[in-house]
Amino acid sequence: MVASPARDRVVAAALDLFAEYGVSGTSLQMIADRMGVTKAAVYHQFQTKDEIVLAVVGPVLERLTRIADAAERERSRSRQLEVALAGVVDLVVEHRRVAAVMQFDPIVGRLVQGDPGHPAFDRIRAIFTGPDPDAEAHVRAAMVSGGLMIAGVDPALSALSDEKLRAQLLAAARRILGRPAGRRRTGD
Amino acid sequence: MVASPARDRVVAAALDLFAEYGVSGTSLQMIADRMGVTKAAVYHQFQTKDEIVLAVVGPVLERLTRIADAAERERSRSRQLEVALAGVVDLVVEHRRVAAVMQFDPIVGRLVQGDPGHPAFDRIRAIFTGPDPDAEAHVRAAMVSGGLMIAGVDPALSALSDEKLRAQLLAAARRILGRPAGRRRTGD
DNA sequence: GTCTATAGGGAGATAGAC
DNA sequence: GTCTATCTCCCTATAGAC
Repeated sequence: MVASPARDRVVAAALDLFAEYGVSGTSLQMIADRMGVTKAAVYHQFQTKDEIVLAVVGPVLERLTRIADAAERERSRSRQLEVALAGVVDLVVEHRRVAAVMQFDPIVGRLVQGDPGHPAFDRIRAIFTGPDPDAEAHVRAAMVSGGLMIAGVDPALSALSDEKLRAQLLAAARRILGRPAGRRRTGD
Repeated sequence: MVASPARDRVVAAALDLFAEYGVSGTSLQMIADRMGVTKAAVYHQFQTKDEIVLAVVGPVLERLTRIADAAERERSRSRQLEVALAGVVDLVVEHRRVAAVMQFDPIVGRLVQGDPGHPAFDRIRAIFTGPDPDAEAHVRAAMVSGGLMIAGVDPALSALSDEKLRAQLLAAARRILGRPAGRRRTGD
C-alpha cells in the first residue's frame, strides 16, 4: 500500500487502459507495454491484477467515504444533499474517467465489495434518496448517480472545461433531486 | 441472421451472463454451461463471440433506430422530445439489462460502431440536446442517457414494477430536459 | 444440433539472474 | 526495479463423427 513512483506509473497506465478497453479488456501485457517495461516488472509492484484494480479504485472509494462522512455530519437534509452532491460532482470532474470505469464494470463491482471503502456507495446513495424512499426517490437517486458517473466518460462532454462541467452537473443533479412533489425549502 | 430456437437460447443465456459478468468477463464456455451444452454447439449457431454480442445488441439498436425515425418525423421540438423519451424509456424498461450492458462496455461500444444501427445513438442524443446545443444542453442530454441506461441494471430499482419504473423514469427525464432557462411551451 | 477432441494463442502468475 | 524464461490454465475457434 506504500506509494512509490513505479507503483504510481502502473496505476496511471492501468487507468488509461481501463477507461479505453474496460478492466477485463486490459491485460497485464498491455499495461506493461504502455509503460515500456515487461509484465514481470509490473508484478514486482502488484502481486495480482486485482490489486492493480483496487489501487486504481481505492483513492476514489476513500474520497467517497470522506464525502459521506462530511455529508452525514450535516443536520438538515438540504445541507446533506448539497454537501454530498458537491463532493461527488467535484470527484467526477477531477477524476473524469475513474468513476465510470469502476461503477459500470461488474467485475470491478464484485472486487470492490471486499474493500473497506465500499459502504460509501450505499451511504451516499442513501443521502440522495433521503429517508423512507419511495419509488420516485429511488429512481431519482439512481439517475443522479448514473448520470454523474457517465458524465465523466461521455465523449460529448470531454471538451468541456472542468468549471463548466462542474457547474452544469450540479445544476442538472439539483434539478433531478429537488422538489419531489411540492416540496418547500427546509430552512437553512 | 435467421431466428431459431437454438439461437434464441444462446442469446438469452449470453444476455444473462453479460449482465452479470460483463461481456469480456463471459466466455463461450460459460454460455455453453448455462445452456447445458458444449462450446461446439454454441459455435454451430454463431461463428464468433462477436456475433453473439451483436445478436444480443442488434434488436436494441434496431429499436433505437425506429425510435429515432419516429421522433424525427415529428415537427415540433417538444413532440420530438416526447416521442424519443417515451421510446427510450419503454425500451429500457422492457429490456432492463440489455441497455446498460451495451452502453457501458467499451468493447461492445467498439463492436457496435460497425453495426448499421449504430447512428441511432447519435440521432437520439441529438434530439435530447436539441439544435445548437451549448454546454448545458450537452450535460443534460448526457445525464438523461446515462441515467436511463443505468436505471435498467440498478439493483435498487429491480424490485419496481415495469409501470412504476416507466412512470418515474419519464418524470425524472423530463425534469432534466425540460425548461432550459425560462422556456415556454412550443404550441402543439 | 450436438458431440469429442484438439489446435493455437494469450492470459495471469512465478523463478531467478542482473 | 527490471529483465528473460517459463509454467499452467483457459480462451477462441476448428475438424469431423454421430
